[in-house]
Amino acid sequence: MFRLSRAAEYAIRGVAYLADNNSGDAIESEKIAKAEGVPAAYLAKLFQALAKKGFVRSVRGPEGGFTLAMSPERISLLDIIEAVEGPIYLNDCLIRAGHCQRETICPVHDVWRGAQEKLLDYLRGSTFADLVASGRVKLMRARRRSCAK
Amino acid sequence: MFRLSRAAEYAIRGVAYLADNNSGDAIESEKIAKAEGVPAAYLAKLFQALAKKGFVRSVRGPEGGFTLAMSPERISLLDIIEAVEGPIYLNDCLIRAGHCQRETICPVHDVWRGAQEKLLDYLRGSTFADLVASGRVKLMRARRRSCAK
DNA sequence: CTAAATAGGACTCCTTTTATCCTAAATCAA
DNA sequence: TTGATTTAGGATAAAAGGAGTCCTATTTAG
Repeated sequence: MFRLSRAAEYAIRGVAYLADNNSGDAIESEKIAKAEGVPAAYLAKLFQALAKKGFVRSVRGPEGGFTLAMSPERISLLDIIEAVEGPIYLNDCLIRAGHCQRETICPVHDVWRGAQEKLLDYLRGSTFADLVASGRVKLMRARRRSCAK
Repeated sequence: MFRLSRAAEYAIRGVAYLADNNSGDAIESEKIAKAEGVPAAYLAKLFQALAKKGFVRSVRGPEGGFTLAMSPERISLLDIIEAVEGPIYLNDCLIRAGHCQRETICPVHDVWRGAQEKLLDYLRGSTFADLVASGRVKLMRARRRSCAK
């Protein structure tokens, strides 16, 4: 239906939390899940995938949890989406060059490629550093509004 | 999974066929289905939706079938996708303003909106007139290549 | 009247998504 | 070493959505 999966949504929220609380100490997945309001067991599983891909680092045992494995400006939304969902293809015929035998004659093909590039470029250009920054601005605005009342 | 449904893909192929064979005579859905290599009964069903939305006109009875209800440059890919799939929302929280209670504080929200606008603008800007034109260019090129062999 | 076409609904099958749960492995501290 | 805590990994189950078929009703040309 052309929609982002919950898995990706949860993973992004989780990484955003880590980026916003990037002290160096590991944070338990359960704590993150509670803070972001997502199912804990599910988030833990998603973080496994992120750890495998090298975006977060996992620490087992007491005082364990997860930390970012690189600085927030080096992680894009696209990175996390694809880590959790696999590569994005708007249409099957874009899976790889030559996969679609209609490629040379099908005019729709080019449109999909164009649309996909637009979307992917945008998501690739959005980093978690941006996200944290704009989140803080939003939070300040929300606070100001509630005080003014 | 962030992918276009087959329903939309089929519908687009069908409308593209009509746009490319826009003589004014109605064309049976079965003929279109065969030409485009899609399941006939399914395409017929999809065309019902397109007819309801006013993009194609249906003619019942012998010599019946479908024609475009407006000129190809007035129909965009987005029109057809949304006629078949319903409105596109990359993320649930974009379904309508105010639907997401995190809107004022959630920084990801703005990113989704940006990504969605990029994608929708692109699809809105791609018309079936463009599609037919580029399809004819592609066909000519393909013919030239096969003759040169 | 009959044949040909769409309209509409019901229904099935399959895949994917969204989880949950259990056991194993790692690690810290007493 | 033991026990508590936390992630790793796999199995599994429930729910939803996607893809498609089929049957009957309706329209219409000849």
